[in-house]
Amino acid sequence: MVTLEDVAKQAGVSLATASRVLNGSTRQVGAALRARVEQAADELGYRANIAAQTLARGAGNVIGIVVHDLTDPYFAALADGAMRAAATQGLLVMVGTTHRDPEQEIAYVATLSAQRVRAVLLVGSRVADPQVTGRLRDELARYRAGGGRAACVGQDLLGVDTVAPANRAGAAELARALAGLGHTRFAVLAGPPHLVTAADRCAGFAGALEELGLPAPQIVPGPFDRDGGHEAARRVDPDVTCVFAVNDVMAVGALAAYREAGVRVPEDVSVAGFDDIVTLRDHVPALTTVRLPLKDMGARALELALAEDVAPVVEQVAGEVVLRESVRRLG
Amino acid sequence: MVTLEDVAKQAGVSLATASRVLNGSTRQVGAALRARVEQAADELGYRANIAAQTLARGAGNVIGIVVHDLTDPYFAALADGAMRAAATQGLLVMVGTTHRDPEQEIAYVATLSAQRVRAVLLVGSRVADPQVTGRLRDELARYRAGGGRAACVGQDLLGVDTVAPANRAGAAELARALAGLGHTRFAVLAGPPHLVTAADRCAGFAGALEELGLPAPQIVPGPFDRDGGHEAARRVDPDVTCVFAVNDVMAVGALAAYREAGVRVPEDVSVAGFDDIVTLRDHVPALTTVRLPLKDMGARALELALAEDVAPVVEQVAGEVVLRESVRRLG
DNA sequence: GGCACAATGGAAACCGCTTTCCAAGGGGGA
DNA sequence: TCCCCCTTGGAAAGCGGTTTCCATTGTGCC
Repeated sequence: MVTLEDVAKQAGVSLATASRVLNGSTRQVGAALRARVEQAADELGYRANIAAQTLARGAGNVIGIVVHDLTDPYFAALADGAMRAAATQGLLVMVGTTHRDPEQEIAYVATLSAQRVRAVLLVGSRVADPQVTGRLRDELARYRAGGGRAACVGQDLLGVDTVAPANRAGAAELARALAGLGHTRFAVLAGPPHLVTAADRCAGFAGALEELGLPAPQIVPGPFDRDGGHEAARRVDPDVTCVFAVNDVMAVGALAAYREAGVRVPEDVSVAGFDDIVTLRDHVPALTTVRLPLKDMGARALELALAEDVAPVVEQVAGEVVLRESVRRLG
Repeated sequence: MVTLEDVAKQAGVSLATASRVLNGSTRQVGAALRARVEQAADELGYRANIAAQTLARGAGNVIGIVVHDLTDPYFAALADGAMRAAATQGLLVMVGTTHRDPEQEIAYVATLSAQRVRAVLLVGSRVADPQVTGRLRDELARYRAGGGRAACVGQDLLGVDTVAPANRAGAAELARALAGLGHTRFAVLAGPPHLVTAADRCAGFAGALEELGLPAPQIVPGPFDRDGGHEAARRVDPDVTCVFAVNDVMAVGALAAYREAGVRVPEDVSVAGFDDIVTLRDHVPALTTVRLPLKDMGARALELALAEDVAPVVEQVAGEVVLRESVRRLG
């Protein structure tokens, strides 16, 4: 590959001058030389070696994003938001998918840290295991000690800037809205108990029901994805009139399960989700959910990560209950 | 950040030895020193600086993948397939989204090339503009001249390894299948005319109809995304009995448009798509489509890119027509 | 016991670029 | 006209690793 030295030689200038012309610098270079360098670079098809630049400058122009599952619209939206924000700053994005394995998440932080990325974004729920979280914290701390920046979308458990959706509050508000429709027998497709997001939403929902003096909902655990919702829906008690899936993809799975079983939604059972992923608009019946501004959250997380803050800032993001056809008024 | 030199000092060995212990080498290091180095690295929390490694080794462990839109399930599936394949090889992935701007695609190739990524994957349709394609080819050629590898999912227009879905053949077969159901008046939600994938599918479909002696379909151009399908569906002539959207997300948009307009699918109009994106299973009515093994294609493209081939290899991928409820037999 | 050779450790060159530090040239003010 | 300061170009020292090339030591064999 053609190097800066080749360009400098061809232009008959020093390495320093070539560097100043081509790769940005505070220093001025005379018009004549500048033109010669640019022409030489063009003729030779020079492309700066970013690895070398990164090494010399001590900081690169790439950021890392770690998500659980890129094919899940929730993560896709978050990642897209972050990537758009990154693009406006001239940053490249390295994406890692953990496929929901917390160990993978730690490994990615280590790898991204080794890459000396400018910032890493951890997108997605934490797990309840303090041991795992501890190791992740350690890895992050080491990375940040070396000047790295980090932010997280999810729970404020890592000691870094965090965009934290109000999972409990959102779920509670949803519960009140559904109860307001006359429902009393609920089930929660609760996801995995150790997933903090899932647990929070479940707890928020159940807590609100309790405050209203309603019976405790049936808790149906399962995976946090579409198939998890599909499968969990089939374990719901027959007397339940309203099912809350702790995220939209699970709710979509549940809708499918009901459709297959010939159970009508919302006539026979009401269904609600959480997140308001964009693809919901194409599902029938339209799904009641709690809207989260996913793209903005992703973008915001990147901003936070890049900002020069002293102490980690935690930003709460409220969810907004959106009632749609998948729930009906009872009685 | 702690450097290899710190580790070497702490362990009381040379830089060379430390490097050999920690970052892999053909050379053996005695057990005693090896242990000392490992302990030192562990105590200090050493993480190799990949930028430096990349520079010294002349090749990094990152691949680049450029997609049009990561929130589109089609690209998400392809990217996920490629990322899984990359992970098994210990490669990291840098993702760029062009948001369907061909210039962005060229820019990303330049940037990734500057990053000295091991390989770049261009995922998604080419555009018909020979000028743009030419510039992209140039950029790719330069990258490959420097030892970079490249592959493409889409049309074989770039002179690189290509995984090429059989768009024309798939669409043609779909047309025959639909005609076999008794339809004669077709419309094609054709996407943008300059998008080769869209144009090929459209041409394949229309060509098959012509061979069957059926009237030419109504061609309705528009954007290649869900909203494009939604909008295009409303411009379809009333006498059309069967609508082919050149990709699934457009078909999903069309289904939504019909639902909103009170047009029943398939009773009033049949609808078919292309790709068989995984999310289809949750739409009603279930969409007839042409199945493409998206994840495999992504993985395969990565393999091709990494393989040591002399001449670019082009691999055709056949599509399989999948008839589902969204189409009905006529008469 | 002596020698060739394999195994192992270290010094130093190098990867490609940035940036400090100098040197030299040029312009403006006194 | 002289001096000082501001510009501009270049030499060279890193950035943090890898790897070649030696030097040294230990081993097997005659």
